[in-house]
Amino acid sequence: MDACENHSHFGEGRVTARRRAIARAADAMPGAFTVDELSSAVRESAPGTGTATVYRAVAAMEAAGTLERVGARDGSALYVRCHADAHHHHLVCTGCGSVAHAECPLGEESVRALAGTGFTVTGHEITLYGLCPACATEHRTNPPTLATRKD
Amino acid sequence: MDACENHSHFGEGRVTARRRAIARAADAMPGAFTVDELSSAVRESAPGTGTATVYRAVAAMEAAGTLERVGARDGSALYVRCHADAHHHHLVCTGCGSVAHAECPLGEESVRALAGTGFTVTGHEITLYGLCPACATEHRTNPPTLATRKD
DNA sequence: ATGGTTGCAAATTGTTTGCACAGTA
DNA sequence: TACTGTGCAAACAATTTGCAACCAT
Repeated sequence: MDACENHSHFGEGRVTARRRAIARAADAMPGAFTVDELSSAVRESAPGTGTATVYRAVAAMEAAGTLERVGARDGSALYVRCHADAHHHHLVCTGCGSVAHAECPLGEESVRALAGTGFTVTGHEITLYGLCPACATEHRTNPPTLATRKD
Repeated sequence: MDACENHSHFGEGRVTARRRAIARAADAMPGAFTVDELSSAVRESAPGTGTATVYRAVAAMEAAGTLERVGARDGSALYVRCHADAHHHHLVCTGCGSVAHAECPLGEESVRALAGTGFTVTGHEITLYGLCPACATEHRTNPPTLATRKD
């Protein structure tokens, strides 16, 4: 329920009912999700939405920085809803698949240590895996089906 | 030319001429490569090698820890030849696609900083992007076609 | 001899695209 | 009105799989 119900999710693109439904479904996703999962979610509130449309919307949202691709599960790409602004990374719970944002764990010294390789590091990609507070307590009550695969 | 020309690359699996050719081609790859690229390379020394075989061999090598998947380029998975033993990460040159190994840049303090999220971090995945010494010098002589995409 | 490996072709499947139509700005 | 979004179906491409022959062990 951010005040950004208008233009934010898709950047330039137009705002249609479909897209609004897709944006809302993406916001409601508990953790990382595949396009197919998002499609299913969308169809609950907006039946008849075509898969291609969701793919196109996801592409638009990714371009707008509203969505970020975080690896893949099985054969399909995984996305997480996130804010474009700050530099951050993702913490994926291997128990339930929920995703949390994490500050960049790379300190200055860390980066400096890499200088020894001769490479000029221009960017990096980090995904952390672990157990969220809830899952850490239950500790293997539910089978870890989500977001465990890398890619 | 390691002394591990025998069982190492494929773990359990049997050692056949094809597999030996594939293993050698993988070792000869300069950086990250797709299965298709590896297939082409293999066919130069072992013509007639089927694509499916290469896919199967790659799967076996990945399982054996001989190969590691590092993201994807376009629609296909990228792999790098690497040693299973030590914990390390990859530095991908966005200029030429070559890959170097890098020590884990996550210091103790870095990890500790993440504790604030409540998550119990059990693992992580890091890929660094940058320019290798050669490309850093040339600096945009050749178009950056390789390994720039995440996934 | 036994069981994993290989090629080929067919089958899957995630994702993209063409096109005609609808809806937004 | 002009242009973008949408559905549907066809097109694509990477990867997988079935099967019969083959080859390490």
